[in-house]
Amino acid sequence: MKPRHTHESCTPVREILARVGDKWSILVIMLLSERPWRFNELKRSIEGLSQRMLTLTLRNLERDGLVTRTVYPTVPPSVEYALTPLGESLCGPVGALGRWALENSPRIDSARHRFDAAAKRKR
Amino acid sequence: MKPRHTHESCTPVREILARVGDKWSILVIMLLSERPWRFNELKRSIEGLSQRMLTLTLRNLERDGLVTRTVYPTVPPSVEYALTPLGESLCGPVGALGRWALENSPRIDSARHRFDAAAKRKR
DNA sequence: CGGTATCCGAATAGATACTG
DNA sequence: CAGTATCTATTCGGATACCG
Repeated sequence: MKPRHTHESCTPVREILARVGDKWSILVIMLLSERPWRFNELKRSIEGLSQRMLTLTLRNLERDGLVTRTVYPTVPPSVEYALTPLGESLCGPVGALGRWALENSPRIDSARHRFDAAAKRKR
Repeated sequence: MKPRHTHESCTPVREILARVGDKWSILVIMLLSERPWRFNELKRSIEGLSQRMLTLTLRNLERDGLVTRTVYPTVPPSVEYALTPLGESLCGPVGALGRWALENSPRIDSARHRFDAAAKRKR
């Protein structure tokens, strides 16, 4: 069952990574992995995230079946977002990548500095 | 050592995911995980990838210390790209996410269809 | 062969104003 | 509170032309 890295098998992977790699999805998923959150609660917790982008991010996550949106018919209305089982199952692999990123971000940082310094010297 | 999902700890994760989640990086990394490749070899192997984008993708990967670029002073010149140890170590977590994506892409697909169908009914 | 430089249209994302 | 609608600034990506 050796998985060859064919072009085709990468397409869904790329789609997932594109979703999860966009500017805000991961942050939202990480927060939702703790407990359900309300809309403005998420907005307040993620600095720099505009209302528009939060809406779009949540819609996409909902569309992909990773997040549920529950409206409570209170006045004023409150809407709660939570991970689906599918969304929760994503936290494992994403967590692994996250740990890799945390562990290696110093290495990446210094690689960038070396690269930029070398590029500068060439000008 | 319980890792809290603070905002700050997510930033490097997001950067990695943004790099790896862009349109072509994963495809390039997957190919390079097999063996070193030359520039035009990569270009031919990835359908729809323009020369410009391949160059940019490779530069970014090189800058992050994930890929090496080796120029052989032949005529005509040949340039070989390969993964660094850091790049190879990324293949583990990315592979895990990839397997998740492959396993769950049917679920995501059907979630999308359900969502789109529901949205359509509302119009 | 393996790029760089430039132009231009398309897609994104932020700010702002308005609404049930 | 939780959005939608609209406008605009920026970014991104493809096409093309040129170079060592």
